[in-house]
Amino acid sequence: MTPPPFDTAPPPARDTRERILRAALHLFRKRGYHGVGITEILEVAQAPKGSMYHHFPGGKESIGVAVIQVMTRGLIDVFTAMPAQSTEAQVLQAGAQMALVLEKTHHEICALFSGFVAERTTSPLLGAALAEAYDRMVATLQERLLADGFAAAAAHDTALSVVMLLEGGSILSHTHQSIAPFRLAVRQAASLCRLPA
Amino acid sequence: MTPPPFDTAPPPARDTRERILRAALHLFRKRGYHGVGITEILEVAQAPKGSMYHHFPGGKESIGVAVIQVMTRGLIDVFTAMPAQSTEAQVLQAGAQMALVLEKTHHEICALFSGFVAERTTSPLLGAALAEAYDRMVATLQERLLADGFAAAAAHDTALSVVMLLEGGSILSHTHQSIAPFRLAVRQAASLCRLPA
DNA sequence: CAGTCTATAGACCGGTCGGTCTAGTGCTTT
DNA sequence: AAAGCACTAGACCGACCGGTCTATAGACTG
Repeated sequence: MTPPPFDTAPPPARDTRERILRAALHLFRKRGYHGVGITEILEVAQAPKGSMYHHFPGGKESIGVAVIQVMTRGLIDVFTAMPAQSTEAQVLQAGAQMALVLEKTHHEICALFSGFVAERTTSPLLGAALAEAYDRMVATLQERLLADGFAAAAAHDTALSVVMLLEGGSILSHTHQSIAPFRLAVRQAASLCRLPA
Repeated sequence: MTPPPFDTAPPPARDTRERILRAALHLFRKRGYHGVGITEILEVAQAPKGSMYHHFPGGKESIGVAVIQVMTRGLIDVFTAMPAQSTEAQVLQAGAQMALVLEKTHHEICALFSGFVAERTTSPLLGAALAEAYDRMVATLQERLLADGFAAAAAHDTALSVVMLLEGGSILSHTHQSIAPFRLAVRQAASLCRLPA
């Protein structure tokens, strides 16, 4: 009845958690949180349900939170990794990098978090994760602008505007299947970071 | 077996289609397309399934399309109804109007279409409706800017930027439960509409 | 008054949702 | 060798999903 013990793959895969996370990240960006079922995630990740609920006891919701955090970290990393004199140039470069990803995936994914927006009402955890994600991005930008000589309030407003523009640009690019809107958003966002002098 | 013919309410309600549409509009804005089931819509609308599939033979998808169109018309109406000399002032006024609605609903709803974004990948009809909605809004703004003396390309880019900013601002306000981000987006958007002179 | 049309009403359907549960596997520790 | 542990595996569950179907009520029309 039981299969012989020497057939299937051994368990060299300790990266199951990683696979699930990556699959969820991809799918959530494509079709949003509600648009993807855990069964589908598990299919892509090649993992059974048991493994998933072992690594993510909180279920789908906790996967969503983890995905948001991973995305946030990735976005901030892209920004801070850019060597640039001015914040303006840094935004341009990071934006170009993000645009590249959008293009490579045929604009099937959203650059930011729009796929999770609706969940704020549904799940407090996801809502909090979202708010923190935006806050972190704004804070990173704001810090950079302050170093440029922006006044505190102006730095915050500008940073927030940049994030809003990019989020909006990501959405428009998604619906229009063209990077043009996103590229424009990047340009506008960058020009906001120019010191009025 | 059959109930007496003189019990329940007569059929003064010919506005069933309207009720369903309004209920769907409200719920979709709150929790997104996927986050709302037709059962819930019908509960709020006080209508049975049969009525729904009579008025919307295309099912949930066609309700979604109708909602997007109603929202678009509403947004454009708010904008064009504003008496203003400059486009800048018009954007400020219309934005203030939108902000009022957000406040009244405790930021539970999104001002624009983020609740439908994920559907572009899922449903061609919804995707097309979304693209058209954005295009219509951009076109309206662009026309106004051209009248102000903007160059053609600049008018289009500016109009698109305004829409992206507002969409992004709507999202940030939703997740942060505060109109502050949206108000900032409105201010930034308005200042984009100022002629460089 | 029979026939037709619009609209209401809701039982019912297969499929999928997220989630739970038990069983088993292989490594590590004692 | 026995026990414990981390992890895999997937059958199973009730709830709900969007959608179809038949029945019927009321207004209009011949």
